[in-house]
Amino acid sequence: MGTTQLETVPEPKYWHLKTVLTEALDSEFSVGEILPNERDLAARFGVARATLRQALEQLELEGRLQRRRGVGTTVAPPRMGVAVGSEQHTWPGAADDAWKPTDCTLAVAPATVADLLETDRDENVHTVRRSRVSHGQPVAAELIYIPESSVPDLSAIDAPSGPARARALLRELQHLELEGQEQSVELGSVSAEDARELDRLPGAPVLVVTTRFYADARTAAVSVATYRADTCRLTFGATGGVEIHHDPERRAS
Amino acid sequence: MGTTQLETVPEPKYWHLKTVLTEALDSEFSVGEILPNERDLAARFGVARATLRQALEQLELEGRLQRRRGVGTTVAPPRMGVAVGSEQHTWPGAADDAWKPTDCTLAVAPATVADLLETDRDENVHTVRRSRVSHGQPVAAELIYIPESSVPDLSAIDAPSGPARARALLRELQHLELEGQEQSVELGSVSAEDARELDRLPGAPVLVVTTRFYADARTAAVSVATYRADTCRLTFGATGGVEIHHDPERRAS
DNA sequence: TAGTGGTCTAGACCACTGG
DNA sequence: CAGTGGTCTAGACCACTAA
Repeated sequence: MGTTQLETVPEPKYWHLKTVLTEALDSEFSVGEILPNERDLAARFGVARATLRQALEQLELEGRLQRRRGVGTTVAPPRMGVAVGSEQHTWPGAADDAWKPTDCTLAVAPATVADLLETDRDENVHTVRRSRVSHGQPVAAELIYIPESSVPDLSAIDAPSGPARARALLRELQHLELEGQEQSVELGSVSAEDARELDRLPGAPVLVVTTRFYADARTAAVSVATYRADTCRLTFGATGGVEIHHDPERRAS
Repeated sequence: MGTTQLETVPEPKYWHLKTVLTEALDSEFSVGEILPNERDLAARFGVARATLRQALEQLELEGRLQRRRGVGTTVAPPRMGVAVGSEQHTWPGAADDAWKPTDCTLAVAPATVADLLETDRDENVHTVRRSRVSHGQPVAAELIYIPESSVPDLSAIDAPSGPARARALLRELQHLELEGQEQSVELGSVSAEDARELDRLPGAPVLVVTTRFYADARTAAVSVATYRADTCRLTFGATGGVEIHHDPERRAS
């Protein structure tokens, strides 16, 4: 009757808010700029703070915003491209400065990893912990699981743990001939443990990259790497070649 | 004084809830089973519904739960592995039954895509729309952008749009020699348009796979594929070989 | 200490699904 | 139609950061 608008589906407020904010970010804000605080923003748009937050959460998920408790909300830079797969497959730790081994232990792996390794679920495996920094920011935390059978010559190493032993373990891996690797990417949320290392709160979204390394006609190692989903764009293939460089939106005053 | 617990960091309720629910899912529920509704669950745990929902949201993000409005919350099956990159790079549409072309148009591409294609931002490009189904479920929606210069021999095709023309366009692509491709994966939220196709509400998390196809020493096409993050695990490399098959948790009564 | 984002509550109403 | 999840409100308090 009186309605000229069909409005088949009334758009949720937070969704409309997100659209408005996205346009504002593209046109009126530049990278690093701080937004008004949530209470002010909510008042300005005439919504409850929780509703405003729902919009901000989505924008953070999309890598447009960065929020830090006690500080504020800032406009995020475009996601950085991070190479995780290359044409010429290599073992972790091979002349690869992006990663820094931090520690290693000998313990039972999670059941899912044990299945990939085709080892018994209660069998001890070496676990190397590494972290990756890019552009001065921590971007990933990784655990590499290596069955004892993959590195038989470990007698010369004394230290039971620590970065030195971690490096030695990875060095041992290089002796095996890598026959292939297989990777998968899925969405996850960061564990309390990795959260500190990635400088995020527990539960933040991450991209989990699982890599299976083949050598000697079996699975010689498995790596589970956890990348910050807000700041990273994982790149595969054609490393060294031309880089995909996104430019999410060119306008910026 | 009276406190024996140090409790350096009081764990948020929703985080603890998530842990409890995860354990319950592993031990007391089987795939497909429906959970009690949110109001009952919240009451049972003595928290507000919003808090309970925060935990459920995370579990859905991790692919453990599936929620449908008007129906209920069910235990999700393990994520399915979906191949998105292969050793032998091929053009889209090559003897590849996983995708179904649905439509195509000739229009200007988004600025970010135009940059990848190295075309002018106001230049018209062919846009082919495809959707991918796996195990009876829609898993991805894709847009393939093809500059007119990549498919010069399109005179024989009559239809200005529709699946037939889409297939013809992809067929034309096969004539070019593919020199390489480059992919990236990042987190996004599903557009209102793709949401219908993927059977999710707008804003649901998705994995966005951007592929750049090289031929003739330039970028001959760009594809932007949107995969459901809740149900998919993207696999790269070694297709046809042994499959990584996750088994998130073996126990199930 | 003042100000920020993060958590939490106890309601309310809406949109959708199925019988 | 009853029951489900999705949206929204108007508060409150907490944890953290920086001045």
